[in-house]
Amino acid sequence: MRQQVAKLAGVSEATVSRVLNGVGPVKEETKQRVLAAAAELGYVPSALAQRFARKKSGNLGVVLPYVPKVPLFSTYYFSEMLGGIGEEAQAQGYDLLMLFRKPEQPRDYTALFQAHKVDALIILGARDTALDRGALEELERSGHPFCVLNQRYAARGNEPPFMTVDADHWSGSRAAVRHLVDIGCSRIVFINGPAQYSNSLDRRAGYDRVLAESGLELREELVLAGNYSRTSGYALTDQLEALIRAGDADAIFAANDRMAIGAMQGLRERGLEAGRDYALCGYDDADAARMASPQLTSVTVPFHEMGQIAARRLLQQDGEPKISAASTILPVQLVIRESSRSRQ
Amino acid sequence: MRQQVAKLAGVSEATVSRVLNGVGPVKEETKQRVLAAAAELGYVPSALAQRFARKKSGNLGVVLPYVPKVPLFSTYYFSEMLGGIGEEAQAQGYDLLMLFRKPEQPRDYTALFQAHKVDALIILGARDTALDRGALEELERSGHPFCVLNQRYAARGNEPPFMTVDADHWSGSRAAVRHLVDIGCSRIVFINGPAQYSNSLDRRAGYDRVLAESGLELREELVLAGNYSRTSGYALTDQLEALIRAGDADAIFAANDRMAIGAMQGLRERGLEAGRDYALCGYDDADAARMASPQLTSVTVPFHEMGQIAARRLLQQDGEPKISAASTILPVQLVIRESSRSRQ
DNA sequence: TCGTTTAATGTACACGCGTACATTTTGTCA
DNA sequence: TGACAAAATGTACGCGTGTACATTAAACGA
Repeated sequence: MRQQVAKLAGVSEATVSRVLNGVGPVKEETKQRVLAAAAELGYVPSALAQRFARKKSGNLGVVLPYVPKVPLFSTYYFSEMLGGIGEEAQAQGYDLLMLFRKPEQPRDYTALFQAHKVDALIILGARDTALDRGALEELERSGHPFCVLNQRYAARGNEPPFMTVDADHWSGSRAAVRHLVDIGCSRIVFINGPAQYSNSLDRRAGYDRVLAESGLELREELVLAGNYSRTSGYALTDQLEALIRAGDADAIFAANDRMAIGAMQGLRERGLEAGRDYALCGYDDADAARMASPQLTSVTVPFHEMGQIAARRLLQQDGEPKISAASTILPVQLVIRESSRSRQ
Repeated sequence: MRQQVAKLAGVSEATVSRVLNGVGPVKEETKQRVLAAAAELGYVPSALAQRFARKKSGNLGVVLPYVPKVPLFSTYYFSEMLGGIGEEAQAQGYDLLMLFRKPEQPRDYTALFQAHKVDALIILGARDTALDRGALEELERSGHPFCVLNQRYAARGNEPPFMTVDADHWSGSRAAVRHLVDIGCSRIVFINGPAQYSNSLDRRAGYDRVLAESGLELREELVLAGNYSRTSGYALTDQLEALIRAGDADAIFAANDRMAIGAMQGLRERGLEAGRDYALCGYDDADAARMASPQLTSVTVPFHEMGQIAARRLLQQDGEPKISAASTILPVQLVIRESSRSRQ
């Protein structure tokens, strides 16, 4: 096929290759002749052969947790991150390879590189478990480029152990809780997610900090555990109602919107309304926050940019050949809506 | 590398290949020796070279519409479909290649095949526009295997023009509207999405049909136009309120949950509550339906299975070598929740 | 004009696998 | 035991690029 193009253009196959890849000096006239010949014959180079010859897969792998039909995770922020990753990958000429990972069946990430299936890897939904951490450490040891998104791991010495892109959930959490304090709340329930996510720890730290700054007592019975699903928020209805009715709680800060909505629904069934009987703040600012009634005060996380930046750090080859493991932390922003109107 | 394995096992490279691919007759003892050697050396065949030699990319492409940061589409059903596709692809040993398509910048699908980037293609979010239809027709002409998901095109002669997997939205719509009639509603507003989606036409047809069956007059002023976004439902608040307050409407059937929720929010601001002042029914049964208050009556669509079946039809090579363009239509199911409680 | 640098193109081959075909070994039956 | 088929393995090559190196054409300075 390439041979035919070469013949039609009256050049060698090497020149065809040079023209199509824009490498090496080529006379303008020759270039045009080749391009015309390629167009006429409808020649499309085989990506298979190109990648084989270049020894590059041209793929950016994206690992995501996947439990069939059980959307434990908000599909919202995954698709936002994916969008950002995809945008950047496309800009850099890479294709996006999706790799679904079943929870307790850890993939051997290193093999993906050894098989040349991917040139770089972005890992979503990682947790701080022996399994996940072990897989990442092995990957780090192998020296292949990868980036963990929206999750951080304890530093090893001075530096974070892996390349990381995360958002500043500590500040986000502080802003949320401070806002609740500012509108006059002083007994703030915190519904957190599982501790395997650094997200959860960050939010907890922010919560603790604001309480301390505000001279409020940290009461462990106000810290409840969910798993980031709506139902896990809903399941806390009994406790929440009791706290509110007893005057032991006047606000709820949930670690994500889904749990906030679950709690809101449960309390509504008991006659307690967010924004009236208690203030409510979620986190993530998923589309669900705007779908709720009353609309949910929440914290906007730049998931799209996070994906973009992760992809950029992995793929850009100019200037920065060295892969730094340093972590990038993006700012978040509190968005105040009806669920936490002032109490005055 | 393979050479080293061969030497260590005391066989030729061809035998190594045979063992690893399970082809041809191989003595059990030899097989074990080769596997042991491969394991010892940590040999992982290069997928690049394999694919090149086999002239198969091993990729299943998934095209999805993408507008940066503007979730016009519900991310919900895309991720459901993706999950189904990914599950099946993995089972068949294929990788998933994501291909984002900007709205008015149509990709040349045929080139994906010519470049051997994908072995088959699943297309999500296609519309019945000259652009989309043209691209698909060209693809069909090229003879490459592809499947359109959740969208159908007018039949050409007797058969549908492309391989299609869709859900029975006509029946779903009928079930929804009939339910509204059954609970005593007779003036049912229908909020539909853009006509470029066969989804919209199907729902409209079902709506019309039930009205006719029930002896209800079809009034064009009760058929409103949205674009499947929450805000487009919200934007209809004025009209909806007027209709309801005038007694010209006692129920709303929205073509998806997002618009239903938008309308619900708008009407709530005017003091009208779903399930009390009017019955409301959405469509898709996205997680948003359960997040809404009151929870939304909706129609469950088996997005996961749709993706699975599309992938299966494209990838399975046993038995069925012929690619039939016939369309598969999956059943849907009405789910009754609080937003359409009986009016008696 | 000629020598010398530089631009432009051609030639030849490697990349790592799968596999058709040739060859050798094993097994079977008389 | 020998003839023959079947099983097991080895040899050789093609797949379609990219690119190092060799070669030729053009440009340039004296």
